[in-house]
Amino acid sequence: MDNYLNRKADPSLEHNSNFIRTIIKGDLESGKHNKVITRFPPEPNGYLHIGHAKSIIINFGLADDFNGRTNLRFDDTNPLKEDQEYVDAIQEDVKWLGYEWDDLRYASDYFEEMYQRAVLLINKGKAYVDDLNQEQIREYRGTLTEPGKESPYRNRSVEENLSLFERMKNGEFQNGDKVLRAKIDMTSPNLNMRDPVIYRISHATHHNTGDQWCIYPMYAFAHPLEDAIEDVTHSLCTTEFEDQRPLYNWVVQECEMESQPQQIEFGRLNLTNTVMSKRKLKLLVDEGITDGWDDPRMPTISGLRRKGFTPEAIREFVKETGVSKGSGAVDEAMLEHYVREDLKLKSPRTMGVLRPLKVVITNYPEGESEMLEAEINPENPEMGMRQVPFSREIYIEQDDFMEDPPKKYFRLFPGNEVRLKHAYFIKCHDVIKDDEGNVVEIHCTYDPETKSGTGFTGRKVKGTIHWVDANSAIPAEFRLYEPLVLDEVMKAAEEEGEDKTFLDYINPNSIEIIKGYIEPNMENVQPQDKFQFFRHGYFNVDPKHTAPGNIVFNRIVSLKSSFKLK
RNA sequence: UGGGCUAUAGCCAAGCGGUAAGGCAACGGACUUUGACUCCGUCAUGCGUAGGUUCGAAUCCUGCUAGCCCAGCCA
Repeated sequence: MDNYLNRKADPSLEHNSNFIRTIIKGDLESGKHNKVITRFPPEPNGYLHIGHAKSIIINFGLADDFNGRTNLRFDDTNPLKEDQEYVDAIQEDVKWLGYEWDDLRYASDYFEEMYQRAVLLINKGKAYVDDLNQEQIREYRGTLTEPGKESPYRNRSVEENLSLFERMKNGEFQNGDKVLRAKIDMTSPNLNMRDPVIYRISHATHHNTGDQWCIYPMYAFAHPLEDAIEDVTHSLCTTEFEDQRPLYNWVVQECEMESQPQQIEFGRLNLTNTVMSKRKLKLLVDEGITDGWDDPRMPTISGLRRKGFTPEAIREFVKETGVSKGSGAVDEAMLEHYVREDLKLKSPRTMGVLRPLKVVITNYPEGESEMLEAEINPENPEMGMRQVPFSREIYIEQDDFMEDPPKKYFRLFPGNEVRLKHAYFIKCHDVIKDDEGNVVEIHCTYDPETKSGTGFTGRKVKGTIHWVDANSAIPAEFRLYEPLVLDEVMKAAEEEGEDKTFLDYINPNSIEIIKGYIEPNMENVQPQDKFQFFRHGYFNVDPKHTAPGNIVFNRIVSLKSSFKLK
C-alpha cells in the first residue's frame, strides 16, 4: 500500500494564476472576508474519479494557499443512492491524494436545522406544500421557451402548509404524495427559479440517520444551507451549477443564514479517451465490464492508484491543467507525461521480458553462470546497485530479433551484433524454427572482452537490448492497458448516426494479459511497488491479483518511443 | 426558438488598453549501455467573426457565429 502523507500536500496551485484565486485575493484585500473556508462536498454514491481530484486540489489547495480551512463534507441527502462503502472509499482517496480535512461533516448532520429553515420559509410565505404529482409538476413547469404556471396548491395558508409539512415529516404520506416547494417565480426564464422542489418524501433508510427521517432536502436547498452552516466563504463547484446560483443566493437570503457563502463555478476536467460520469463508471462496474471501481482502466482515483499512478503525478497534472470555465478535454498524454516525470527518479530500473524468445550463447561454458553489477537507477545513483545473473541461456524480447529486418533496425538479426544491457555484446549466427517456420530459438556468440563496466571501447554497436537469465528468471504476469473507449471510435459511430451507447464501443483490446520473465532479484516485491522495466515503461505490482508465486504487473505507462517499425 | 456560460496554436492555458507566458503533443538536431532521459532548435504578424472607440485593442462597445449547460420528487 502506498504511504499516506501525514500532512497537507504542497499548495498545488501556488504559482498558477486563475480567476478563482483572483477573486479570493480580492475578497481578502477588500475586507469582504478575513479568512478562507472551502469544502469538498462529494455525494457518497460512487467512487471518486480524476475530475473529483481537480475539485479536491482546487478546494484544499486554495484554502492552504491562504491559510484557510477545508472540510470534507458528504452531501448525503439522497438515501436511495448512498452507501457507507462509498464514504469509506472517498476518505481513503482524499487522504491518498495527500490532503487532510479540517472537519469531517455530513449534510445529514444538519437535517434538523434544514427542517427548521424550511419551516421558517413556510412561515414567511416563501414555501408551500404541493399535492401535484411528479408528472403534473413537470407540466406546470413550462418549457425552455414557455413560462410555467402556478400550482393550484400554491396559495395554501401558512397554517395549512405548516401542518402538512409536519405530517410529511411524521410519515403520514407515501413517497410522491406531496413535496415542499419554494415559492419564487413560475415565469422565470431560469427554470431553477420556477418554484423548485426543496423537500421530497422518501421512506428509505439513510446510511447515517437510519429511519429517523422520511423527508429529505433537495440539493438546491440543502447545499447552500450546508455551506452557510459551515461558514464556507467560497463554495466552489463546476459550471453546470451556474444556473443554480440565483437559487443558491435566494436560499441563503430567505433562510436568513448569518454566513453568506459565494458560489463560484469552474470548468469540469475532462480527459480524452475515457468516460467520466459516475453514472457511466457505475455502469462499467455493474455490467462487470471492469473488475470493480478500482480496475486499472477506470479513471477513478482508486483505479489510477491500482494502475500505479502516484498522488504527486495526479496533483501536478491537475495543477498544469489549470482552472478556467472552459469545457474542453485534456489529452490523456498529458496525464501520462506527469507520471513518467514523477517516476523517472523514484522507480528502480529492472529488466523484464514480456514476450520471451530463447537465446543460446553457444560459446558460453555450459553449466556456468556469473553475477553482473547493474545500477538500480542510472539517473539516480544514490539508489545503488543490484546483481543480475547471466548464463548460457537467456530470454530476449521477440521484438528484438528479426530474421529479415528493415532499414534502421538496430536490434538483433543474423550477423548483427548488439549489446546486452549490463552484460556482453552478442552476435547472432543461427536461427531455429519450428515446422511452421516460426522462430523459436536463436544461437549467438558473445565476446568476453565486451563485458559491461570494463571500459571496452574496441567497437560500437547500434543497439542495446534487455534480457533475463533463463535459468533463474522468475515467471511473471504483465497486464497492458489501452483506453476502455476510444474517442475516435465513438465519434465515427456518432457520425454514422448509430443509436448505441458507449457500452457498445468498449475497446476489445483494453486489457492484454501476457506471461513473461523478470530478474530473480524481484522475488520479494510488494503490492504497489513501482518499477521501470527497461525499454518497456513503468509498471506497478497489482495489489489484487498478485499472489505467492504469481507476481502481476500493471503497466502504468509505456516509455515514449521515436522508433517506428515499417 | 427562453435563460446561463465559453470562445487565445492539434490539446490545456496565461493575458485585465502598450504590441501573444507556460505545459502537453508534434517536428528537426546533439548526446546516449533504455530508439528512454537530458540538451538545443522549430511550432499564433495571430487571439471565433464583422464592425466601432482609441495614438494604440486578445483586452472596451455593438452585431453575428459556434460550442457547453438547464425542463429529476438526482447531485
